[in-house]
Amino acid sequence: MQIQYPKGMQDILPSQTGMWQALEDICRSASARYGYREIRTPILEKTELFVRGVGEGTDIVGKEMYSFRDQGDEALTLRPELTAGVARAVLQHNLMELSGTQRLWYYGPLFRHERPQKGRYRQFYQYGAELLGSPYPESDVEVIQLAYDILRGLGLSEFSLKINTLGNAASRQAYRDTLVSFLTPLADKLSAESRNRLGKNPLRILDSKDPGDRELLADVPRFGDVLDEESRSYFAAVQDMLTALDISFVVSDKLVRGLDYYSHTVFEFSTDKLGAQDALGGGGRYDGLFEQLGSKKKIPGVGFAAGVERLLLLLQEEHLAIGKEQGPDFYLVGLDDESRAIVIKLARDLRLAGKSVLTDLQRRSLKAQMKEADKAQALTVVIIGEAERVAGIVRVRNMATGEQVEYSIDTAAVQLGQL
RNA sequence: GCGAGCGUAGCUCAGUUGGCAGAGCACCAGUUUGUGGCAUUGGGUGUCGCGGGUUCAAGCCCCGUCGCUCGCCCCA
Repeated sequence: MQIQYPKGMQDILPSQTGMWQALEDICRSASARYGYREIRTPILEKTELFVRGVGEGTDIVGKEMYSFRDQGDEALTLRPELTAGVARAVLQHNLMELSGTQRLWYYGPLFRHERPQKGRYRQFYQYGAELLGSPYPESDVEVIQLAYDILRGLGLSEFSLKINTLGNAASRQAYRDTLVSFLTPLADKLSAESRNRLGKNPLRILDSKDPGDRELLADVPRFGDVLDEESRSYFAAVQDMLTALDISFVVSDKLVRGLDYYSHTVFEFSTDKLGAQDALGGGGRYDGLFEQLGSKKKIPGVGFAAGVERLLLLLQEEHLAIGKEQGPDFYLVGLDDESRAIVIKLARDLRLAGKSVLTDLQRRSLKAQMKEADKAQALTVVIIGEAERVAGIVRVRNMATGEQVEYSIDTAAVQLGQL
């Protein structure tokens, strides 16, 4: 059997890279408009970073990481998400000493060992942004707005924004306790999965799709009931600003998000066009992350990440094309050895003048080369054969109109360079 | 980790009760002695995923195996 890529990986072929690059460009320029700067961190990090940063109780750390020990017996992991690595880099280089606010964006591949399916890969790409240093709701809104701009910038419309609050640390702990004492007596009725979560990550039980669980959860205490005043007004401020910016959203108290480090605002952009994997991107505030990573200072942060493959899938679903391929400026046809020598020089001159030039390398017939030029969508074809050499000219054909003119062979490079 | 479906040409797929491996698109060459698209003629480019079994005969039936896809779970 032919060697194939590992399960859940994929090749991005030349016919698709235009689309990928266009998406990257849109992310880049949106980031720049908001004053975010790119950060690149290693694809490989110490395993401990994710265990501490993402949380041991999470599925990501519990069962999805590509972890191994290298030749020096160091425990390493292919990054399953990017926020932890960015936070690590910020601490390692004391970036917060440079400025009270850091606006960062990133783009790159992540790895999670899950069963692949539509919109879910073991190596997948995320664009994301992190806003560090501000504890105020306007920063949550800035990040949501950036994400929203990118989705709209791509031309997407078939998505919705869900938001929720997890409250401040005190509220979250209080709710966690309330939830655990409510659910513990019911433990033997819960699904195995949820029972397991009761000790490790009880908030995620709210998310359960198990019908039995859903019934038990019908009269679970509401998060809103235990939110303190600070948490309440914080969330209200976020909603007010989103409304003022005409960004529509729905509040969903089932939105909990998988990672340990979130607090206050969490949000998710989702679509109903992609089947089971409906989350396009999401994020939230994570005021506790840096302390979990050993920072002595409190560094508040808010961030989001979007799944590139899912955005591209949705673009196709909505029949939106980005990054269309463009043909070369010129296709140079040479019909015999001497003509081909002229073609090689002319191609060089045109390329030096900044033109894109394609030539035939199969020594094929005029007709075959014309077909090739047409397929490549060349704007102009230049033909040189024995007859042209004898006459001291080249034939220049406009492929859109079919018009054909003659240039002197000596001035052709200059004249063509001006087209 | 669990469940279901599918593997036949470069792509999308058809292939009857087991009887010479097919279509469309793509590709190549010609019709046009040196001119693309349109039209037309010709060309099959194949380890029927792989290994075994049944049979005179297997793409088709049986067993195993690998791969892919979709769903559960979880997430982007």
